[in-house]
This record gives sequence, structure tokens and C-alpha cells, in this order.
Amino acid sequence: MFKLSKKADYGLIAVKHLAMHRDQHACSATEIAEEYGISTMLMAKVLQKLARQRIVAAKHGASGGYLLAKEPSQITALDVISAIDGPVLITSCVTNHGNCGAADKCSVREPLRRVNESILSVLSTVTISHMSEEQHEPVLVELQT
Amino acid sequence: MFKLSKKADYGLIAVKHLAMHRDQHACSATEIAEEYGISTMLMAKVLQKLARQRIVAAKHGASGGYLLAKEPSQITALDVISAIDGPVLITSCVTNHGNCGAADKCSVREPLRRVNESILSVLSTVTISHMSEEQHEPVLVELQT
DNA sequence: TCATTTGCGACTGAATCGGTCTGATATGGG
DNA sequence: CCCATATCAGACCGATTCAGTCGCAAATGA
Repeated sequence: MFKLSKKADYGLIAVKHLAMHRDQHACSATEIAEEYGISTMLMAKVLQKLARQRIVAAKHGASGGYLLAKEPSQITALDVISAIDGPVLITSCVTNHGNCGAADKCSVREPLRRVNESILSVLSTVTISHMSEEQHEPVLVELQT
Repeated sequence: MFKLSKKADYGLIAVKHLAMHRDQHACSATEIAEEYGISTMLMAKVLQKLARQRIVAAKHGASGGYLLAKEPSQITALDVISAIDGPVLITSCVTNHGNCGAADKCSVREPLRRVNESILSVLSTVTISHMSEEQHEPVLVELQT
């Protein structure tokens, strides 16, 4: 009901962890999972999805692990969330090929599409470096009502 | 994974319908449901929740139904959504009494709380009258990164 | 009085989600 | 060269949530 999945949560935790430990060794899934008390298997799954979307880079083999594939300022919360949970759509109707039965009669479709855009805009404004910094400068997001 | 429930969708449809038909007769759950091809029983449930939160006013008895309890400009999308689905929290950790096991170690808790605030702010900026108007003036929402 | 309508809780089947397991593949180090 | 350590991929399961239904009570206008 408007919550992001635990996997997406874990994804953000992992990416932030990698951001804080970059220029150091590659971090293995086990290492990250244990640090935050998360199931190792699950964290591994999450990191695999992040790797498939080229958000993190994987290093196989002994003493391998994961490294950030981009600068923390170039990775947005939206990148991480949609890499794990798929595209962010607040309703199932916002895509044209969505199978909402009442699509043509639906009167809230267009306004909700605009709300969706605003949320995407919020999520893509927040980067991993924002999430690591201490000071928080306000940013203005334009909202089409 | 970041989608609002169908019930919340239906709630917005119903409230917008009432906004367009106000100053007229009270609309019954059956009438609204049939207009948009939605299950009557389900629409009734949704309207009951909206009535319990005093967003709409119920009129019992024959030729009864529902009326808006406030001006459309005083009803926000957030009001409707949270009346139906409960408080909007993008993670289960944002409340203090949330039972997230890794709460103390969790490094993304505070940044996500700020993202949550921004989304609340977007949802409470959009009102039912916004959703009914044709022109769409942009509004700026402040986002604490 | 009675048909209509809301109010409320219990219930069910389906879908989603969190989490696990198994097996394959890659690779650095001893 | 071998093996411990990693990632990779997909199947799998139990629990939770969700969409939608049903039955019964209470209100009320005609």
C-alpha cells in the first residue's frame, strides 16, 4: 500500500555501504549482510540485481565482491529501487498496456500519472551522495497539479 | 512495491465522482460502482472507510447515498489514500515503534524518512479540485535531500 | 411496513513477498 | 594445479497481504 519492498531497502543499504567503503577493497555480499544483520542469501540476491543493472560491479573469485560502478552522486534512489522492484508505477493503469479494465472510464488516470511523475522526480533527485552527506540543502521539485 | 492499492484507486475515483456531482442528489455505492465498472460490494467497502474518516457523509435509507463532507479543494489525495490504506510510510522503519530488526544499524533510515516527507508533501498538495480541473499550474514542493 | 441503503466483520482464493536452497561458473591464492 | 571463496541464475516454499464476497444488523425515506 505504498511501501517499498524490503529488498529495495536492503539495496539502498548495500549501495550506501559501498559508497562509504569505496577506494577500499571490494565488499562481499556476506560481509555487507553481516554488518547490518540481514540474511546473507537475500543480500546476495539483491546485489545480483544491482549488478545486472550495472549499478554495482561484481568481482568473482576469492577476495572478490562488489564495487560501485558509478560515482555516488550519479546513482539515484530511483535507480536502486527500480533495479530491484522494477519500474515505479503508483497504479497499474499508468502504462498504456496496463490491463486496468476500467481504463477508458477511469477519471483519475491522468491526474495520477502526473502524481507519479512527481514522485519519480523526487526519487531521482535524491542520490546516494545525498543519502551519505550530513547537511541537507533543500531542493525544489516542480509538481504539475 | 510502491503502488497504491486498487481500493485507494477506487476511493479517488469515488471522491472525484462525488465532487463532480455535488449540489445534486446523494450518490449510492451501487450507482458509482456501475458507472465505472467496479464491483458494487467493493466500492461500498471503500466508501464506508471514507465515511468513517469524515471525508464523505453518508445518508442512510432509501434514496440515500454519499455526499462530499468538505469542499473539493479541502480534500487532498493523501486524505483519501490514508483513509483507505492507513498511514503512508514508504518503509516499515520510519516509525519509532516499527519492528525493523536492524533499526539501530540501519544507515538509510533517516534519509528515507526525508524522502517519505517529500512524498507526503506531494500527495497533500494535490487536491480533488486539482484532479478535476483542466489547467494544471505547476507548484513547487520543497524537498529536503 | 418495507424496499433501499449504509455499516461492519468474517471469510475465501489469488497474488505477492520474504527468504531459502541447489547447482553452476568464475577466479585468486597457496 | 587445486580449492576455497565469490558471484550467478532459477526453482521453490511459507507467510502475508490483497481483492473481492457474503451475511446480517441498523437506519430511513416512501
